[in-house]
Amino acid sequence: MGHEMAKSASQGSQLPSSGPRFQPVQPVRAYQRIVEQVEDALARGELAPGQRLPSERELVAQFAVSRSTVREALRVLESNGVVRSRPGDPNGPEILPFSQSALRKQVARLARVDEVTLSELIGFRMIMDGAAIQVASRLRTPEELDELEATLVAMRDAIDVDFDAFGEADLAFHELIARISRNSLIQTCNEVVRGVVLGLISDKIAHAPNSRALMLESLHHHAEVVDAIRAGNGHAAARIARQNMFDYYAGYVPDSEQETLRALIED
Amino acid sequence: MGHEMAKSASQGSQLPSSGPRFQPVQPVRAYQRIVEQVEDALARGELAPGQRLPSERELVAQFAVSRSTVREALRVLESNGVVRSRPGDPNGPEILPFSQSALRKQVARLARVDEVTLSELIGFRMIMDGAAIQVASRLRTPEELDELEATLVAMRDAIDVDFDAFGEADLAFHELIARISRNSLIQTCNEVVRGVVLGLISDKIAHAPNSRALMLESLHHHAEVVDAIRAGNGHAAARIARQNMFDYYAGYVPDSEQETLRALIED
DNA sequence: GGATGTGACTGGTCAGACCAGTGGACTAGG
DNA sequence: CCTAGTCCACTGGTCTGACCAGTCACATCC
Repeated sequence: MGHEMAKSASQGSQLPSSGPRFQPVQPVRAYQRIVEQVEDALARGELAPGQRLPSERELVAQFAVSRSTVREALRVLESNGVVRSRPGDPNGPEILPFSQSALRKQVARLARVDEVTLSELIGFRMIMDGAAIQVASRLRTPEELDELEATLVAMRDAIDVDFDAFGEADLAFHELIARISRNSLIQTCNEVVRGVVLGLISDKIAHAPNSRALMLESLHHHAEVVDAIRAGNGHAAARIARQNMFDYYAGYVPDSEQETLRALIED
Repeated sequence: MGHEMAKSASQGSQLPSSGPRFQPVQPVRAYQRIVEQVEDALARGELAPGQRLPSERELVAQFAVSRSTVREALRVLESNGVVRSRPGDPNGPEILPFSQSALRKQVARLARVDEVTLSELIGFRMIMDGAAIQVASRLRTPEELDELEATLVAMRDAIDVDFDAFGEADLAFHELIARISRNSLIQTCNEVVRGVVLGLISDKIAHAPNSRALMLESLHHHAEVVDAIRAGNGHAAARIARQNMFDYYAGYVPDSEQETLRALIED
């Protein structure tokens, strides 16, 4: 049957011109079909986070394939953050809630293959965070302004603890900004890229010399950002945020690329 | 042994306060160790796209595990877009160049689980594309301005072909913008989100009624964007781009969320 | 030289086995 | 009656060995 189809196609009427565009046929592996079925069930809502998949041996029966095939499908689903299997668990593999860890893994891979340089990542954050702050400064409610003030206090307190604490407080600030901008994608994007950046420079950042001065400087900048947001001056707020990001990270990128980043600061 | 460790930990000196923070210990599967080794080799540059991995049976010998384990590792690498194996290929699995398909898959999953709504995706594109255009209007060279003009001509020509052609021309425009902004992450981000959005509304967009009018309107907006870029007015260019994006996609989001999007248009 | 056939080897799948570990049911003790 | 402990069916992780269809390099033949 397949032969006949191929023949009639290649001998068909108007292939040389612009006939129906054929897709390159690629073999579909059995384990892929299993992955599809599970993901489809998840998309249709028949499977929800927290629920369990049948055990591997049960899946073998349902899908009518061997255990190797079922396991390969489960490994793929597991690496995509869809399920998690634990040995001995009689309830079977667990459907996981979404986590951005898989997303972060992909972006980190992007950076590792040198498709994306550190300066591009930082430039992206400057643009991204600036845009988020600009939006946030228009959408923010008075209550959210209070929350922003609160995170400033938390940052000031964290300076006296250690660098990690300050980093967490800083993260909280940016998460709040992303939340105020009413777009969870911005938040996810920021967190993912931030995670990748920190992963890339974590070895150098550990023994930063004058870290306290850096933190104070950063705090000062953040306070200025909040002031500008309070005044409703989104442009100024975004500009200060970009400036801060530049000051904070520029030291980690090669001199030749610093100019490119500096160009992003101005409005 | 495990018991003794647990005991000495729970009876240890200053656990109740803030001792050394322990990580939850999780079993490391053999196939994971293989994935790690391959990815590390890739990160260190010992493995480059285009090169080949040894055959499965050879890997069995090198890693000293069974073929099932090797295959599970290969399936994970394959699903992450790192390698591709073809049956019968005597050269073994191929190391792939980076592709954003895996990234797109993750974002699509984000959208399918309703963690992210269509209006958030579109809002993200409005913010993202606006920011890219703003940056591009400052960094663009005269030659790149010419290229932009050329894409406008291509879009006009595509209108007379069909909707798909126009979509491709539009994509080329946005890719060019992202390239001019000197940040491949913006480009990747835009393409990924664009792909997900189109995937979500492809069923409805197929039979758009007055598609020609829509395309002409869109082309007009794009021309205005280029005009503003030529004049060096980044703000205006970004605003027009957001307006265009809104007009183009707003019809696909629920009325209740349209207002949120409309708020993003203004500067 | 170019078409042709052949065989070593590839990945895809299967069946069956063993092990260490989990957790629910079941039981003995209060 | 409820609790504490034991036990065992069953789980996932790994291994072995096998078969098949397909691919590609090489040798062969015209």
